Amino acid sequence: MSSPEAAKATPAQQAVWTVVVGIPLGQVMTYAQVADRAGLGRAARMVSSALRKAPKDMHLPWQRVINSQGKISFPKDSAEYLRQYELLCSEGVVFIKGRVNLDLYKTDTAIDEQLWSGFFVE
DNA sequence: GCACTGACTCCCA
DNA sequence: ATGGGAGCCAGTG
Repeated sequence: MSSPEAAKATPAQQAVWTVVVGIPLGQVMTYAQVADRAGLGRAARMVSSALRKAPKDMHLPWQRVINSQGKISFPKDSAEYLRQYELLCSEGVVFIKGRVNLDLYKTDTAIDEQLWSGFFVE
């Protein structure tokens, strides 16, 4: 985040960007997962807002963020939908009837969290 | 400080 | 499966 735009961003937005940048190639995260991991609780909408405002030179893998239904949050006939779909396909993400199997594509970090929570039972 | 908005979610008919 | 409605939390004017 070296661009002037990024410097003006709020902590919440920067947190979102940090999380999104960390999504491994070929995997996806839901808005809710990103929000939670960014310390925003249920502010899933913040994630979309942050992605929209992210400067282009940041090379943010925004396409790896989809909604909780495993679908792209754009109208299926929009240019943005197609763009995101193409990008994900090129990364190896498989769509079945317009949806991604979230059980298969949840990120490694998400899996780590599950394992760790298992070791440190509260 | 208030009201409105949203690339969201959850729940229920 | 699917559409509608209320809830949520920050950002923005």
